[in-house]
Amino acid sequence: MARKQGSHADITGPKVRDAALRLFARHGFAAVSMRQIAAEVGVQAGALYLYTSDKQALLFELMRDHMEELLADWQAPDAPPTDQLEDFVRHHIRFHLGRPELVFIAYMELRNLTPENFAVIEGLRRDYEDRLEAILRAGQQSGVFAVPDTKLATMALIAMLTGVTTWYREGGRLNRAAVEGIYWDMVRKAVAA
Amino acid sequence: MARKQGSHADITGPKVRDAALRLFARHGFAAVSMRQIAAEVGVQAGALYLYTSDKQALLFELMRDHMEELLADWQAPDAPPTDQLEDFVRHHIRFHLGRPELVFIAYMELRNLTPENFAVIEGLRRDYEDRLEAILRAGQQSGVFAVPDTKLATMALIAMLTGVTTWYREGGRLNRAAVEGIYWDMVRKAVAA
DNA sequence: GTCTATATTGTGATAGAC
DNA sequence: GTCTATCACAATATAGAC
Repeated sequence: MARKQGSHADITGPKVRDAALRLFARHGFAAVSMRQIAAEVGVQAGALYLYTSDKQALLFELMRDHMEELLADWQAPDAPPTDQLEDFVRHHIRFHLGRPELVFIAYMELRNLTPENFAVIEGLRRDYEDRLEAILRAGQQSGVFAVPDTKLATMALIAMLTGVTTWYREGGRLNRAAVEGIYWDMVRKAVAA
Repeated sequence: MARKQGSHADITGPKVRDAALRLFARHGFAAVSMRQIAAEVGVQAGALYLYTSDKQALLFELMRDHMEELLADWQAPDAPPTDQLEDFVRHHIRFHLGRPELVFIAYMELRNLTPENFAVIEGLRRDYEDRLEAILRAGQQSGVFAVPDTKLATMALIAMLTGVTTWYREGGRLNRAAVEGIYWDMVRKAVAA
């Protein structure tokens, strides 16, 4: 099987992305070289530049696509605040447990973005936080939640929920559904009136 | 004032540590060069090796000292579980808000430790988690807490509390005492029976 | 589309003058 | 104790052959 000839743009492109994702998550953006990515894909370093303009674009596109998928994947249901919150919590855990490497990168590699790219990702993060805060504010106003500061509660809950990716292991003591349920139980009590 | 002569080991040593702390926190361990650290201190790159055996030791000692200080700085008071938990929560927030750069490094740079160094830090982290879990178990047994899974609750609470360093800014809308109080309120409710 | 080769710069670490 | 100079190598990115 020839490896030096023929067109593979539609195959190699995604493979470059995947290799970068895996390596960035494991060793960190700054610690990974283009040569390592190329070796993982099975091409020479120079060939990577057919699929990305540079290393920074590789990181940025990974993070941007991740955040856009997170935002596109969940819309607040037309329901009371408590039900909206449960839906948000369960979706957040499910989504994050499904792509631990992207979650890790999206949080750890913010400081390796150029200022312009950072501003874009920061905006997307803000959009996501605002959705949770809107739920908390609605519940606060209708009296089902007692949250002294909705912004602080938003940050606290997102940190708590996202942290699940740091310890959860597939095939461990608890399955995903059980984890979802336990987290929801803690969140529900924490914000309850 | 001569810069090339004289003994400054007791001054330059800590300055190297401080510069490494600041730069690692801002740009990440892998992205910082020994030359950058030397420039920040005001010496030549070669002179750094009088104060550290290598770059890895710089990172490891920063993290180890931080974790050991965290463990030395708090002992569970002889009190009911609810009071112990409040003491833990308030101390955790106070300690972490006091050294945001070390907290950041201790969490983000785990993967840049050699396997041997990683094992040491991981052990210290485990010791700290065990203290919180012991409180939750005691409260669970005496019936004042209702926690379906003490290990999961431990990880969830630590993630929530440590997350305070990602958004808290000195001189902002809330002062440290107010933040402590709000977090404690959420934790108290989240684990309450 | 991928290769080899290369330009240019930067890296961690060490040796030896002062 | 700090300097300058240097080693040996790795980095990103590009050019041009095939």
